[in-house]
Formats: sequence, C-alpha cells, structure tokens
Amino acid sequence: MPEDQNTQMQNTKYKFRDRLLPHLLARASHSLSEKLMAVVRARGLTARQWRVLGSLWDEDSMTLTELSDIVFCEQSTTTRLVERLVDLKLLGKRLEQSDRRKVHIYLTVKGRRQIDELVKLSEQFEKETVDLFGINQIEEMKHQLHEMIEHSKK
Amino acid sequence: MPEDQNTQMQNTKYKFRDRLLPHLLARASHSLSEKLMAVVRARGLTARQWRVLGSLWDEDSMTLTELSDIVFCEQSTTTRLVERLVDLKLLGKRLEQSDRRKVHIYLTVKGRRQIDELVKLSEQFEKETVDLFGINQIEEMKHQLHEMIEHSKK
DNA sequence: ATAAATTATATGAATTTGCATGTAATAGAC
DNA sequence: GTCTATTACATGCAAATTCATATAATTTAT
Repeated sequence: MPEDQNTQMQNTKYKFRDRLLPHLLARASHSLSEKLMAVVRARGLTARQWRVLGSLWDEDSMTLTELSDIVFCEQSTTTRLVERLVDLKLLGKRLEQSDRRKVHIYLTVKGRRQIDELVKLSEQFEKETVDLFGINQIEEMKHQLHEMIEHSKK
Repeated sequence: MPEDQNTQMQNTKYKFRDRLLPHLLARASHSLSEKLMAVVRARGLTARQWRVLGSLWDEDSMTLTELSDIVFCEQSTTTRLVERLVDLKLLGKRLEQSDRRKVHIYLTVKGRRQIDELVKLSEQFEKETVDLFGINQIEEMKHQLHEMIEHSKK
C-alpha cells in the first residue's frame, strides 16, 4: 500500500483554505480585482457601490431585489446603498407602474459618465487575463462557472 | 461585414455583471457556499468567522496579518474578529517569542470541536462538486485559479 | 368581494467594518 | 550604541451591514 502522501495527493497538495473551491474562487476573484479596486477606491467608491453601478451599465434598470442578488447582500443593505448613490445623483429611481411595490434603479447620465473610465479599465484588465491564459481556457472556465452557478440554484 | 451580434459574440453573450471574471468568480463562490453558509449561520457564526476558523483547521497557528490576507479584510477588522472568537474560547492567542510583535492565533480544542461538523460538511459539498464536474475538470480549474492568484501578486 | 398570504421595500437598533492614527517591538543606517 | 524606519498589532470613530420587523402593494383562496 502506498504512502498517504501518494494516495491523498489531491487532499494534501493545498491547505484547507486553498483546497476548497468556494475559498479558492473568492481568493481568485479578490486577486484579479485588486488593481481595479485600488482605482475604484481612489474614485471614492466602495467595492459594492462599484458592483451595483457596473452591473447597471448594460441594463435599462433593475429592481432592488435583483440588485441584492448581484451584490450578495441583504436587501435592506441595498436599499441604503442605492439611497446613497441616488443622493449622489449617480442612480435614479422609478416605480414600476404595473406593480408599484417594485422600485426600478437605473444609471443616470452622471453615473454613466462617472464609471465610464472604470468600465473601460475593467474590460482592459479582463483582456489582460484573457491574453495571459488564452481565450479558450478562459471561455471554458467561464462556462464551467456558469454551470456551477446554475446548478447551485436547485 | 458581419453583424455586430456575430463579431462581438464573446462580448454580448453575457451582461457586464456576468462577463467579467472577478464578478463571475465571486458569484460562483457565493453560489457554491450558499448551502454551507446556511448551516454556518445556524451555528451562530458569520461567513468571516467561519473562514478564519476553517483556515486554522490544518495550521498550527497563523499571525493576525496572515489571517487578514485570508479573509480579505483590514488587519484592524481581523484584530476584533479574532478578539471575539477568543472571548468565545474558540481561538487562542500566543506571542511569538523571537518577535514579540507577532500574535499567533490557533484553534482551541473547543474551537476544533465546534467546527468539526462544518469542516466535514464543506468537504462533503466539495466532493459533490467534484463528482458533478469530474476530478480532472475541477483539478484543472483549481490549477488555473492558483495561477491567477500567483500572477496577480506581481 | 373579502380575508389571508405573499412579495417588495423600508426602518430601528446592535454589530461589524474600514480608515486614520497610535503604540510597541524589531531592523537598519550611521 | 543611538537614531530612524519599518513591521505588527490595537483603538477611536464614522459609516456600512445585518437581523428582526414594519409597511405597503399585489396575489390567492374561499
């Protein structure tokens, strides 16, 4: 019988913190966004604010609940997060006419101008990653990630 | 000249929020850990507390700074986060003798007992993911993630 | 049509977090 | 050895976040 170090190679290669996918994915996300985040901070925005603003970049509008799902935080947090960005005139609110419970949030012209540079920068960093690992590997990884997300919904 | 929808397939396949790797990785991490997190919460622990405790599972000890790097938060936050867990007797502190600035944090017996079930559960969820996607795909993804992390350090 | 259940958002209060800064221990320059 | 710089951690305080709950609009059941 072979040594433990052989049979358990997969388990002992990395410590707990870097062996489990959730931790590893979070770390990779953090590492890849570090440079951009420095700029985001320098623009006076928090990571979550940027995530909300960026997510609205190519959407007409989103409801608070939809936004909460995207930023991974409590709906009550999103309420106040958005409130702040509306005060700053970066976001606008509009009630849905057919269901007046829903509040639709959208990027204002000012908001769009404000994050234009950040959007371009993030696309640029993305391109660097793609260039480094190759379009095929990245696309395959993205595909797998989407599958993981889809599967977890069940 | 072909239509935009053809030449820009890669760019229009997903919206901004799900096209960029950092967002996508974070979402996948969140999705995969959702079930475990429900249990973590039910045990009265926050995501960060669990991340700290779990990371110490197979380490003798770590310094505050090392822990900060793992939970992706300010060192001052880690100080208080650990402080709380020391109060709960889940963690212990020990000064490094050769350099008395450094505080080494370790899991107490009580702490180890407390998260034993969570560690097993997380390993089980990990196994489910591996079974679903295949060991080869998962190992390749982990390898790529580690490469991304390494490369970002520069 | 009305009452009950559900959905979407808001708010109060306690906790957590981050930023700026402070303090103590060590390392480095001279 | 002394002075300065650096490293590791702690703390004050304002802002952000969460949990529990409230409110309002809509849907469902009867």
